Amino acid sequence: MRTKIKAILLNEQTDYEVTIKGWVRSFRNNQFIALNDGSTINNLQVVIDFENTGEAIIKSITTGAAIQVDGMVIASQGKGQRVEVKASQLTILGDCNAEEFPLQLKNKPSLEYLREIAHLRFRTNTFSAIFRLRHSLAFAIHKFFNEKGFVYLHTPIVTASDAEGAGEMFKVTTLPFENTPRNEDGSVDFKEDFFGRATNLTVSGQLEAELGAMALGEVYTFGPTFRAENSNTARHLAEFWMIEPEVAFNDLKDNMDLAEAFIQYVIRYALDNNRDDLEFLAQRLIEEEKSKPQAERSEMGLIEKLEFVLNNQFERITYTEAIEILLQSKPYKKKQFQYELQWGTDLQSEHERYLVEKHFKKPVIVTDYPKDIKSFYMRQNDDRKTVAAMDILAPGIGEIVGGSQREERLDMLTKRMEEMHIPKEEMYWYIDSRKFGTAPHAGFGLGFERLVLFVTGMGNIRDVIPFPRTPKNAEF
RNA sequence: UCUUCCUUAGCUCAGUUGGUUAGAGCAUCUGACUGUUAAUCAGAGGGUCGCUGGUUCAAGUCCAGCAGGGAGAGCCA
Repeated sequence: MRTKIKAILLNEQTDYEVTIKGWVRSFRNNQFIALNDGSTINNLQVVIDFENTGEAIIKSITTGAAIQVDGMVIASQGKGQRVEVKASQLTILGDCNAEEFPLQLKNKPSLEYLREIAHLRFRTNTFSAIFRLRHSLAFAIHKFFNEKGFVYLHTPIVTASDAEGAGEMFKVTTLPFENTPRNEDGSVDFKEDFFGRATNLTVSGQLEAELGAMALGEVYTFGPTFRAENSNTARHLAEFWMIEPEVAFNDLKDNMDLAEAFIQYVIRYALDNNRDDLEFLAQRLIEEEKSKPQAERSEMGLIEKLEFVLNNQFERITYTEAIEILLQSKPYKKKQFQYELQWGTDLQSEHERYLVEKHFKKPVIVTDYPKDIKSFYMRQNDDRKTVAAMDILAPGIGEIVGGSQREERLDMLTKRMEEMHIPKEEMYWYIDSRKFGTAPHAGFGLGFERLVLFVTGMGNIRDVIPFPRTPKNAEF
């Protein structure tokens, strides 16, 4: 039976037999193997009997090789580790040709290079830590909602709706590219297509989640989302995972309370369950920032930052208040903002960053945006100018959550749909939810990878998803 | 998509005002080593200087185009 390295390192006892399997991280002095099996960021030292191990086996103990070791866990005779395994038998499970293996850990490979060998980057400390954390966060999300009585709702990945306005969509079709069936006016005849109509990959499960919430009360989605935007930034993916809770009878304040409690809960879970990984990533961040000028370095370490978020309430301000703060700010007065600032236009990245990173120095929830820059489904406020929207802005990342109280009043919703040229006929099912027993409700969308970015302290969203899909890149 | 920077050995990078056989560290290979911790020590091999074209007696170095990547922006989560 195989014992995991994590269990051996946690076990206070010594002098017991184990079988361990893992990958060689380094082999020193013909005698000491640093072995990692992915159960923890820490390696276990294996000591081999040099005299009684065959030359062929010793030659095969190369960085990256998969091995099995049967032996005895003993108190380490050297410094640097508490226990080690004295091998009685060593089996090579899989060779790793050192001349061809592209991952040489001692070379401090760059994140950009590792992205090119994403199929092997799991074998680095940085990426194994990231993906263990990603798992913990995903698990904590389900745990949080389950404890609160939410129903996990699977909304469709293939959708016929193209009216959501959440961005460019990927077409889903089985129609041939040659001799595509056409209508008389030359347009594509989708009646011939697999679903008998034009279909796309989902850009959001929100509208369907709202339907679920109108019966189940509290639902959430957690699934893949696809946006065919030509976005080339460290914060965008063409395929990403999104969490979208939707709660009947919640207003905007309830919505903010939920989002804040949710983010704090999953961060707490990561701190409690992935301490070693977070400490490693915190150290990595310090090393990375050494090459930056003093002014650009973070004021807090990674763990310090996460604990700060747990121990402080998010700042809550309205859009109007945000504009006022920005108009009074030094960069505005010194004309350092590139974009103009006036009530009615969306806040630019530079404005959001000033609010979050300079003015408040913590996550900020901005609410009540002008209705003209927000979606048709957001509930109009009594001032007739703003909607009950909320964006949560996180330091270093920007918008991590976007949500709102939904427009539950049938007349208000349909009026808004007409104004914004949303085809009402196609959306009859959405409108029905307001016709039959409508109720106030609210929800939000949280970009999972942006959350993972925030918790790991990584800088590029391509490094927190195993195989990133971005414009011109779908390798692996 | 826009702005800007980058591309030299397997990796990370030097390479002066354009000037002879393009360097370093690590990795790799060979050898040594039974308490190492990014092990260490000795030796060796390894380059179409991203691609295409241009300027010049001479281009890694200057110019143009293309490709790939980074950073910032837009769109957003």
